[in-house]
Amino acid sequence: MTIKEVCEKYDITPDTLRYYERVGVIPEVGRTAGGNRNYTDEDISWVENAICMRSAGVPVEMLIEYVKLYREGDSTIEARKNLLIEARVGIQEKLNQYQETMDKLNYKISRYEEAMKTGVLTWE
Amino acid sequence: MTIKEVCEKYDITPDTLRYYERVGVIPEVGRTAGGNRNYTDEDISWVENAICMRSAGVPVEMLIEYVKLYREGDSTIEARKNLLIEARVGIQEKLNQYQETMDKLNYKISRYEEAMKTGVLTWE
DNA sequence: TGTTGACTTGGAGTTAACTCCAAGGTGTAT
DNA sequence: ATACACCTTGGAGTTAACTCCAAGTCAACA
Repeated sequence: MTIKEVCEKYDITPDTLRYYERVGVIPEVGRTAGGNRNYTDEDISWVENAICMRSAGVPVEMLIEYVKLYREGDSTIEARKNLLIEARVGIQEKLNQYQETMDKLNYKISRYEEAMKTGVLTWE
Repeated sequence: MTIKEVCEKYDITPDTLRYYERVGVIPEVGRTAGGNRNYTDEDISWVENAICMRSAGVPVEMLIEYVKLYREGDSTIEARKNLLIEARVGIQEKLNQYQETMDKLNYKISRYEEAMKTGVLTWE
């Protein structure tokens, strides 16, 4: 699969994909005889994973660390698991915070709707 | 309330608080005779709101717009409500995305746990 | 009255995560 | 064989949201 095809599949730019590879968010991708990137199914699953984790705010730094451990082999399984657990803690905290803000926002919006219906402003 | 007290109350730095005021994330805060910031209860509720919204990723730009509309008075009530709804859409999308990533992460971690118990690696 | 510590301002610097660019190579349809 | 779109690299530039700094003011205490 060419870089363009991967980009279209995941709605991402070639620059981002090259950046991910350069810094190590995904392992190195093989090249064609001409030197162009040629993504295998395995490469693509790394890309998919990176996009998923990034979309939940997992830092690039953490993904780099994971790939680094992965390349070191089976001895790093526990370290990798711990990294995933660390990522999970961060995501859970964000989920809680976002939900809390969501609740406040819903309350605020309901007050605006009330004010607009009655024409009476009773706050701030 | 002094800037220091507000900072301690919300675990935030004075620089951030001054930055919020400078760019308009919160309305201007009154000063003492000596020129120091003196936060009223109303100022504090603006600060609290800003921190809450920012912690859910609502862009600074949007908070500035909200404060700007607020200062224009009652004629902007509908616009303000629409801004809040826009913020809510963004937060809901993040919540969905984070939950999806959480599910994938839980699955991944469970596979690691399985691998560590059985000593058998069956993937990647 | 002098020193200490917290405050003020405008402006510059930092960080993460891209995003863009120049100079050049590749590949395929005419 | 020659456009033309697409690819490569290293490196520079951008953006959002802070974060830090210098130079100066102010308040309280020895």
